[in-house]
Amino acid sequence: MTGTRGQRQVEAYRDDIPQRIPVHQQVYEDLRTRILFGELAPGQPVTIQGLVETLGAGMTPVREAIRRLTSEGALEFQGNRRVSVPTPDADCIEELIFARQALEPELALRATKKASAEDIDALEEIDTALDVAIARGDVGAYLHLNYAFHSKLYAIAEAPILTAIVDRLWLRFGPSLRVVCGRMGTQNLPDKHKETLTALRAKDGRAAAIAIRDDVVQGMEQVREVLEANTLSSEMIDT
Amino acid sequence: MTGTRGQRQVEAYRDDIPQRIPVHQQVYEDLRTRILFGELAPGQPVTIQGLVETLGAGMTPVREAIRRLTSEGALEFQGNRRVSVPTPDADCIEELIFARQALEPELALRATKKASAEDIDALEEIDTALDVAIARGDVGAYLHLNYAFHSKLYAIAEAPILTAIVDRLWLRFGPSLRVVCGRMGTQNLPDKHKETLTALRAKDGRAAAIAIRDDVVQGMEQVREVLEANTLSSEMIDT
DNA sequence: CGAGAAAATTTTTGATCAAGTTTGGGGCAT
DNA sequence: ATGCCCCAAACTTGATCAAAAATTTTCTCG
Repeated sequence: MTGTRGQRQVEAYRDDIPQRIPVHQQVYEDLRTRILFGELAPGQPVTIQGLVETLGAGMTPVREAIRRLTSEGALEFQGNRRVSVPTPDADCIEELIFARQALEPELALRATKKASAEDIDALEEIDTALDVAIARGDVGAYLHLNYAFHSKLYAIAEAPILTAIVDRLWLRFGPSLRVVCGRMGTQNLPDKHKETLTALRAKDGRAAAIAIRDDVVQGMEQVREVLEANTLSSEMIDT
Repeated sequence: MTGTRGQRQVEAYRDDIPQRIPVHQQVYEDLRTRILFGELAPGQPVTIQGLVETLGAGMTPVREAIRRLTSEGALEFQGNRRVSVPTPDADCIEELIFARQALEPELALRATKKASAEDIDALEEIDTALDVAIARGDVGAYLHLNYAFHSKLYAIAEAPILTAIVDRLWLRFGPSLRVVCGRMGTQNLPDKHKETLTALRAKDGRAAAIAIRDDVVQGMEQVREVLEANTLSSEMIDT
């Protein structure tokens, strides 16, 4: 048996063999990150050839990345063969709030059961950096660290299917978060991360679930408000 | 026009313009259907070149379809660049039960608010055909009609994001449903469709939500049982 | 001399690219 | 404003390269 799932037997040289990440994977991750953190604004069109030129990649890998992201709701078909970053409406936000509220407390609950002391330390470190970013008004850092906090919590919970679902939800409201910060700044952003950490240390799953639910609901309500203000103003422009 | 949904202004000729479905979309739908209804057994490997030969399609469209389905959990990476139909374990079933229980009652609730009399008639028609399939022991028809019933309910609810999530969950346990029927036949399959229809007609959202939750939980518990029996027997073989 | 394992070869499959084909949309003329 | 035409972009295919699995060969040891 030549080692069914085994790791190659040659590698004697170094261990810095970069694991050969496929181009389509790189393109996917690059695009995903840009969408998640609002570098591509809602409504912005995304063309295959544009990415081929921008990224210097071939057409097939770009195509695969776009299909994947479309399937995840990060991009959407715009009628005939065009794709763009979607602009969520009020109904979408409604669904997102419900789904996050239904699933993320469970992830917090599971994380409470599995979290090691190191895990919680890592979370606290992220949250500390997050406070610094808020104080400095660094929107980019805030968005990255806020996602990092929740993402780490999902990882601790060890629930791959639920995590996959929730991760895809982030792709849908992520672009709007930057818009929210553009309107409201980083000062008045409420979060329940401190409460979450306290609950995790106390191994109080119920409290962690409630803290995360509050965090989610508060954040999404802000998205809803800003989105309503935006549609209102664009309606006034349209007419 | 062909009545699809598009309303182009030219159409003078006939209505047999087949709407020009791209190959990658056809391959995706074909593969998706096969996985959903267990025509591809769990654990079965799926190769790009195999599909290229089988379906007579080019390489790029097949690739895109596989990426999409992998992203949706219908296929999974098997270590080194290979993909196969995943075999869910007990933890997966646990997550699936939770997610369905958390989301599908809400869809039933929303469907109750929006369902027209025609919608409910369509559901009843599906359920009647479903009873016939069960009586005849027609596993294939049962699987298709059972999915059709739930899928129609999702469509009535008009919640695209929640529907997309739940639809992806079906892709994860769909292959196992055929295994369940293979073990238990179609006779002892409990469902709460009659209760759901009654609640819909009475516009009792709460009752509809409960009926669907019971339906989901009962179905998933059977999957869990059969899966446990399977892993047990395969363990005995392995040793 | 045979059996088993390691190495080398062959073959199958995945990844990427470049070129050809088709289609939708914008611009221009009426 | 309407209709036609051209172009840009999407779709599709086939070829090419690289990597992994399968097979065969060979070597060593009992």
